[in-house]
Amino acid sequence: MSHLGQGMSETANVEPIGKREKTKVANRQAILVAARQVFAELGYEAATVRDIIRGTELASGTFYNYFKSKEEVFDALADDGARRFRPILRMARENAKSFEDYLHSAFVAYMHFIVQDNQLEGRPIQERRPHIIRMDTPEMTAVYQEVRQSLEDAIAHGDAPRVDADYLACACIGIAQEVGSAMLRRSPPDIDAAADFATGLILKGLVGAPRQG
Amino acid sequence: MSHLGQGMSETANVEPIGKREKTKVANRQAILVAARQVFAELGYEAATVRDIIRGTELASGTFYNYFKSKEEVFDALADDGARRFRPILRMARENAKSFEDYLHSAFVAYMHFIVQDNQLEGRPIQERRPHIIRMDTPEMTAVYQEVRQSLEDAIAHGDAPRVDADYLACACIGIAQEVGSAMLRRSPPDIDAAADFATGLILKGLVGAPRQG
DNA sequence: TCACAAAAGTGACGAAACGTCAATTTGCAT
DNA sequence: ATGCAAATTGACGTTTCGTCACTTTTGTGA
Repeated sequence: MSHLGQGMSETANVEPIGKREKTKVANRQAILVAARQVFAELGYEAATVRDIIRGTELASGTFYNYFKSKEEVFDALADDGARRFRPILRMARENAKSFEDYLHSAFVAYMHFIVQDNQLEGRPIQERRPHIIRMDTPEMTAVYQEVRQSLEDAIAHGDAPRVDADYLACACIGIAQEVGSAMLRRSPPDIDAAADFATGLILKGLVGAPRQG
Repeated sequence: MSHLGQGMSETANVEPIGKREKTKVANRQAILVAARQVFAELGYEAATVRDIIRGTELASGTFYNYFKSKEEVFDALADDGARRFRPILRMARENAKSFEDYLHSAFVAYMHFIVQDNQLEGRPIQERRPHIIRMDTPEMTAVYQEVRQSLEDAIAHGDAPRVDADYLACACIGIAQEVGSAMLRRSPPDIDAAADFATGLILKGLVGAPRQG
């Protein structure tokens, strides 16, 4: 591998990645970006594969080299979201000083994440389609597993009572999603307030949730 | 109205409802039933309007007299579900002896409801599509309002601390949905265990949730 | 009872979107 | 440079869509 590119006259191949793969990821990304835009503008149902591909430099046939359908594109978008969120969640876990701290920072991280994610959409942020599609992509399952593992660890360490970790993980996720959505509907969204509420509710229930209606 | 049908030879028009309206609701219902079946068998994405109408005695054009698209059919299915659930929830509220009782019976009612609802689908219950689509139909919003109202009442009566009722309602709904889904994945689904978990979590947080991993 | 108007159903048709594929272009290695 | 494999392209046949002129059904009042 020491003589790579030695006889070439004008190739500037310093990177370990070939152009082949580079355009491949670029095209995939272009499709995902265009799709996010189109879904935001037309709504998922009304959007067509052609609408998406029109948002790129690619030809219609090329779409099918990357995705089977617009459904698969949507899944990929969600999956990417989860993939971006996972390391954030992991950091929250590793940096946490206590169980309460972990919970709170995880909720803050999630709330922060969805606020950012919803800001970058096309203009009509508020007139979002009423449909919220949630699904189980590999990365989303991984997020669930990570949450559950953290909770099981906390239980094992005696930081939390011996409750059903599966149900508890689901409850945390459900609270994050629903309270998160409610937070987004308010302006401005108060990340800390939402995270405080969720953390207090999990830790002490109604008694522990922040006051003020 | 005392001489209704007096001169007729073979009409048995005792009902106050005309045939017009009767076939109308029957057709609508037929479409919904067929749609539920088709969505379960093919998945929402793969299903076409023609697939749905093929499950009825109606012609393709007739579909559009009732719904604008398959999306609208899906919404109607969800809306009907919420409409069926609402009186159940109301009864839980009216019969409740205490706030704890209300919460618990509401969770039981929800868990019971989704177990029933998911039993009546076509054969492939387990191989359900990974997509779970949730949306805000009028009836669903009404359910949310009802939950929130109950919680606000409880707060006003001093049965619950003065927390953010909107967030609390969302949290309850999120927990119900996610823990409910997790319950459905288990066999057999234990309605009481799931409801106990949710109730305990809301009331006292982790401390109040039932033990046993 | 009958005729007639309004309402609902029907299915064929043009338009739109889909997914494929043979031809072409691009990237990589010899 | 040259050849091969991989990727792109867009035209094409297919499928689904949504409409609409026409038929059938229902309600009504003479």
